[in-house]
Amino acid sequence: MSEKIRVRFAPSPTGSLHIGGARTALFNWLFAKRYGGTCVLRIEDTDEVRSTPETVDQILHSLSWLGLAWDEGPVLGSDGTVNLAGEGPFAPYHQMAEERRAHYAKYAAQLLDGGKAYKCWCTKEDIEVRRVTNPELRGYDGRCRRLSDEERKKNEGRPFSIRFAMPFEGTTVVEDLIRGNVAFENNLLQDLVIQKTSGGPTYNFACVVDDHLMDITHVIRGDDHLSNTPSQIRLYSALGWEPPKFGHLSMIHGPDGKKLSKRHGAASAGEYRELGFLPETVRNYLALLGWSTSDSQQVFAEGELESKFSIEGCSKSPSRFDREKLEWMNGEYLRAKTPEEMLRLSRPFLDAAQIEASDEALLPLLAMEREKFHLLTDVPKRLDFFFKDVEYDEKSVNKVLKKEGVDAILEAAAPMLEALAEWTEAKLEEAIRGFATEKGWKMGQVFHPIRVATSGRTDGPTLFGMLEHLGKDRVLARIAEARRRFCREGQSA
RNA sequence: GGCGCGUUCGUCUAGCGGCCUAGGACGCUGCCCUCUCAAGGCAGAGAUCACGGGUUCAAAUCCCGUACGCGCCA
Repeated sequence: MSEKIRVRFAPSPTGSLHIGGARTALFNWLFAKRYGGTCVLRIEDTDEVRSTPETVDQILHSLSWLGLAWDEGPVLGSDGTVNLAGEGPFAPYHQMAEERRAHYAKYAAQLLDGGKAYKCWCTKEDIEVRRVTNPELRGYDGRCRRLSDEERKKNEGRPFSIRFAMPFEGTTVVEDLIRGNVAFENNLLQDLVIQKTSGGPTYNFACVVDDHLMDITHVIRGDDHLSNTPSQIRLYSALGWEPPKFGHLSMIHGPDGKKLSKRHGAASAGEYRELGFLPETVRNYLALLGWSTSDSQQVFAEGELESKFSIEGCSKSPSRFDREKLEWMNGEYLRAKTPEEMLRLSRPFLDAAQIEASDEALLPLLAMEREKFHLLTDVPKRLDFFFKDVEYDEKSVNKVLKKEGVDAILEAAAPMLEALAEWTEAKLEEAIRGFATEKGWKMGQVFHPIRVATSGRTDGPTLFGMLEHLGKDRVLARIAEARRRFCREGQSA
């Protein structure tokens, strides 16, 4: 195809970027990257949902966090302010803008003049009454389309909407890139309102006008729009325009198979950032929801999604959002990070957990625990006892410290540790193993109590490395504290 | 209600008429490694390919119908 590809992502500014919206944005972006096209971001605020700088700001931030850069559309200034109109040859990129509204009115008038649309004086109430009294009626009965000139004249001056006159015969075929040809009977298409009584355009009309004026070549969107597509195609044709190519993506559902919503936990892309997910994880995971390669590849290196994405790989059936797989994938990406990268990424989460620690202190710990993190929020969770007072986990204490004979082991271990001249991982291992052997205790009998006494938990880093980083003073103090608090038996008051 | 879309392990999916005794991934179970937790390795359970009819020498794959789910319009 010789024409330059232009795709768009057109969210409604109803708040933060929904997971489904993020997926649509991602697929458009991947499509553009794959074929060297241009990405346009357009805010769809026709339905009296005013876009505010705040809502656009949220959407822009989420897209930018996900690493999806748009070539044209509203932009976020370096000072944090939003330029709603946006940058690019077709600005402004939101429909409530005066310049855009003038276009919609112009083309609606053109259709009206050409006899392809007509004025409708029926009110919402009229239509509702007719619907209730005549249950056979499917939608609008088209009565204003059949009005005589005389009757029309009588109505002039009263508020009206403009309806598009759908053909009565034939079929309209949507040649969908993902679902193949889908045919719709024209006589079942409603005479849809293109201009409301208020003078503003309806969604379906504004969408068509904008996509045409912005030279959009491919419309990739959720399949909730598939049923609107034949009507849109009729509009293109009535305006004498070539419609873009369409591709309708299957929807994303929650774990229960119902539409994904707040009930299912985090529903907006931004929330995943706060939960400790990496943008590359969310991108990779979302890509796999509705798209796959023929070898079912799971994890993609940087740049690989862009080079492998294809519209043919898109699936027709809906998918469910699986948080467990998302977490696994995040672990995969986290494990691939260097300690330095981990440090930079986890800083905000350490700060939030009020853990103050120097880079020098953190780096070896991050290296030591590197393969254990699934979320960035796991970093403060796993490292807190290196920087704050130990919080003894009740289960761990009961299981290990309150066992008979443990106090004697800790009592004997303390002076042995105190006497250690060199406090290094290797020396600690040598000394503690030697100590256990000498006393006739099994390794685990000694290791576990020391672990729980010094970290407060049964799971943690490798014991000797942990002790080294904790330092002799803290290790001895914690052993003493643990004995005092949990090992009453065997104590001689 | 009308129209449209969809239906392969619990979940994401591969599959585009013979390579399928249906492959991979998450999760799950067991074993190995091992100072715990992970990670890793290995093994395993798990799908009568929604159901019923056709077409064909041969169907998860093509056609028709039914059911269920979802969407749009009302």
